[in-house]
Amino acid sequence: MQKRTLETRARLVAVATALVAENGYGALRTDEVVKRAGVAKGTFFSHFKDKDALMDLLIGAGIDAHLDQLAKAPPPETVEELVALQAPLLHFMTQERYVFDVILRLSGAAAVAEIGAIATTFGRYLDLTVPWFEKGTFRNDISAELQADGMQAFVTQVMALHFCALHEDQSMEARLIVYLRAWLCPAGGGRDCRLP
Amino acid sequence: MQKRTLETRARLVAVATALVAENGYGALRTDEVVKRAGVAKGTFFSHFKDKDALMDLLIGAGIDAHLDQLAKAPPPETVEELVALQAPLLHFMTQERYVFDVILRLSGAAAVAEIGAIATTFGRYLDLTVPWFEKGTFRNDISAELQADGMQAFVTQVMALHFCALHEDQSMEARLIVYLRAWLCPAGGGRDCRLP
DNA sequence: GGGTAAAAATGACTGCGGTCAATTAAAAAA
DNA sequence: TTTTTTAATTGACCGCAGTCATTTTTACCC
Repeated sequence: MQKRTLETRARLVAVATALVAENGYGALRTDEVVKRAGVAKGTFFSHFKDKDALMDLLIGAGIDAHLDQLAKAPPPETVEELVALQAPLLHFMTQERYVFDVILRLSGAAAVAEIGAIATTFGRYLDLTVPWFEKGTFRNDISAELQADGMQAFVTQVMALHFCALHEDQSMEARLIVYLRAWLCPAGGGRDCRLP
Repeated sequence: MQKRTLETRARLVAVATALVAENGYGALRTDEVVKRAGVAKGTFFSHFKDKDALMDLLIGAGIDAHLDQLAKAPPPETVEELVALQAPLLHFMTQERYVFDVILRLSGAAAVAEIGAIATTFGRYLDLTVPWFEKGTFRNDISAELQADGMQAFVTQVMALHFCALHEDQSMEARLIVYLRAWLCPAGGGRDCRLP
């Protein structure tokens, strides 16, 4: 790999980042990126498999920054804390319909050999949240991994409903609290809802 | 509206259905549809807002057919039955990555005024499954609506993981059973797991 | 330095979804 | 029937992602 390669790639990423800051993710055009970066169209696609690959990088970095915050915080002890802690991440992922679509599309690795940035963050999210459930603050009848997996399912559901015109009445946070209480504190336990 | 309109539209849908049967959903090209239907490109888009609108119709009809089967069956009494009953629907929705992507994209109505076929089926799915939980066969500490909502979240999660190369070890059914046992029978209750 | 092979960059080109001013056909009014 | 209005159809055209044979640059060797 030549030094030139890294420079070109860095310039492409820098330009793309700037353009996203200006107009948002959904408005990004590869033509504009290459124009500003001063390279040809083909150069872009020799650095990134497709436009999604660039988005994976940009959005993945954004998610990672939010996960860094999650990693810093002490393990939440109530459902409310759980939701409050994740709220910034939820809002980042739903800032644009386009962003959420990309995340859904790239959250699963298409092949084991090619795990992208976003797919990696989804793995990191689990690694990071599993310990929250290992202390037994919530359920004890199922594994911490399962509790974290389920939380992820509800987080996704809440984000999807956020974009549904029929469900605009409630905030993502409010809805997530309802889901997670039912998931993590069944039988109406309070904060300390150890089961059984 | 003229008779001609209905004829043209019917021909477009018929041709599209045939092409999907031949090559699958993801391979459908609007050019091929209009060519076989013997109309101009513009005619297609005066009948359908975009290609997604046609897909909404085709895939929505497929989902509806599966929901008809669900409606016929007696309410499931165990998690295993719950999963077995829905398995055909899950496999229909995940037959192609493209199909699943379209479903995710169109499952929420963009505006209250324009609820598409797929978004309608998602509403119907809930209407249809809520009664399963109203008999008290599963949890009694949360509403039937919430139980159905949560099931939907887990169904979506399971389908998403199905397309992730890192999670190919387990079948959708097996994974869904694990989730739904934890969701509907917390505290390790057996088939009859009323709570509290 | 000159020659050469590998890596990187180029830009015209393709595929495909979607648009729109112009045209044609059908229904309503005269 | 003829005119007028309204609805439906047309196809050339556009935007934008992605491709590939060709050219240019860089690194390596004698």
